[in-house]
Amino acid sequence: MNTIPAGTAHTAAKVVAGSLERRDDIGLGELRDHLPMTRRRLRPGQHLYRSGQPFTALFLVNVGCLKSCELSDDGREQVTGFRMRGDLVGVESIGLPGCTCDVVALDASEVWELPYAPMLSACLRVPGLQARLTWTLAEEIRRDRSWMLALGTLGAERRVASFLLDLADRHARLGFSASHFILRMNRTDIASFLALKHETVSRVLSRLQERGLILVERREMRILDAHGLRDCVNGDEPATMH
Amino acid sequence: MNTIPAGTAHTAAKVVAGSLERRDDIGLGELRDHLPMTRRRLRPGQHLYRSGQPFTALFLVNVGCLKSCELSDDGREQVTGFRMRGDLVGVESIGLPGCTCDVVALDASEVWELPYAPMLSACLRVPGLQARLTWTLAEEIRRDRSWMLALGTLGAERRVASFLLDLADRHARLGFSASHFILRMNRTDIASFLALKHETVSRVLSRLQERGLILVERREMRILDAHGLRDCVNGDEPATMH
DNA sequence: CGGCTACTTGAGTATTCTCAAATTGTGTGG
DNA sequence: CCACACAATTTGAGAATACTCAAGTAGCCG
Repeated sequence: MNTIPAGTAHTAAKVVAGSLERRDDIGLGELRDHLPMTRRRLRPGQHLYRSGQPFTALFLVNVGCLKSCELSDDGREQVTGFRMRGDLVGVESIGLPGCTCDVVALDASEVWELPYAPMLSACLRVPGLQARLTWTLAEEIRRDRSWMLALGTLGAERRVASFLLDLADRHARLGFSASHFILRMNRTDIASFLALKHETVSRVLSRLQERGLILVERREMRILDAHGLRDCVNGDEPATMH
Repeated sequence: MNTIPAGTAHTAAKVVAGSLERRDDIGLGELRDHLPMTRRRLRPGQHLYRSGQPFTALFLVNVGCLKSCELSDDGREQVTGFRMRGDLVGVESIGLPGCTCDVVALDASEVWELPYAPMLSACLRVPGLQARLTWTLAEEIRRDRSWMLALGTLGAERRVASFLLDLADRHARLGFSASHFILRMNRTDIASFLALKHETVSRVLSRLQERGLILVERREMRILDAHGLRDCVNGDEPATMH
């Protein structure tokens, strides 16, 4: 009944490998030949690491989906991103003794652990690796800045539309359908990421559905009119029917 | 009349140099010995670079204050940060052909231009430089994430209070007074950075002043009660007088 | 002294949040 | 397999917050 590719992602392996290696001399996936990499599996809800734990490694997501949550001393909490296959997790803790955020699996997931100290020295031996790591960090900064722009300039509806298009795009890059996928995160996580409340997210999704832009039922999402969603992000009024 | 250290920052040079070099084997300031560095001066309002210009170099701020602005294709604009002495500017464009944002001097400023290609190869020769660069990028990510947390979880008043404390802290690290300084940016820039409107920022500042937490007149800022501001950020109600 | 921009303040509006309730799906134990 | 508890989601109504529009003030520069 459910034709959506599940977490295993076997069919997408080639596409993903291509995108991982397209940029620069070496892909992070090739590190196997230069580093001791261990595989780690996570159940849904399980923490990859918690704030305060010693920082020793980066993680390359192979399968599944994880969220990273920023935490403040006074108990506030904010989802800062969702990580999928090909994403490097843990960069925010580089150079610190301990991790600065929580990372939690939303799905059955699998990551490769890349011990950081060996990785740094490998950068000196392996040509292109250093540039690749630096590029990945810069890319992370660009992603964060891009969301700061969205959160600072868009209202609730446009934020959600933007989020859906981003998800669709990332799914497409991984070789999955951009128009039909399963949301791995609940409404509260989406809301936190978008700096909204879960009720607002729910209402916006209902409204987008009423307009025929999407079809959503719980976690199952269909993008019916990506162009219309893009218009929505750009602030164009939906054409009035008559 | 004005006893605040101005842009020249001569008195703080030693302190700053210390903080620049404290972390890791080499400070970015020592790059002079390994790279062709050229100095560049900027007048207030002048662009260091614009979105779309070819990316060739990073910049180390020596004097003054700059803002970076993220831009979207449809004309939206968001200040993503303010950069002061010791900050590395341009990291968001690493690995791309062109710059992805605008950087504008708010003040008479001076930066050192670090050509990126020579810098990358210097990373292979100069021990510790690579780790230092990576650390700086990670620090940038942490700064962004920290603001994402603030913007996502705090109301207008607490955001502004948080912003003022951050400014005070950065001033202190540079050897300036944490309790008395000049805001280099106008209300609109502060508002954009905090995802608010300038009227809201203005109102909040007035309110904080009424409560005796700050004393503000245009760009001149005095922090009268840093502890009270901290309480404000943490959501504690101000003690009711009777 | 204009003319300008930056800033402040007020009043009414719009959006989002809060609180509450109803619904639905899920997993567990009987 | 069913009953139940529980978590996630949806929806409504009213409240709170921040925004928009507007007016007025104040410093700055030529």
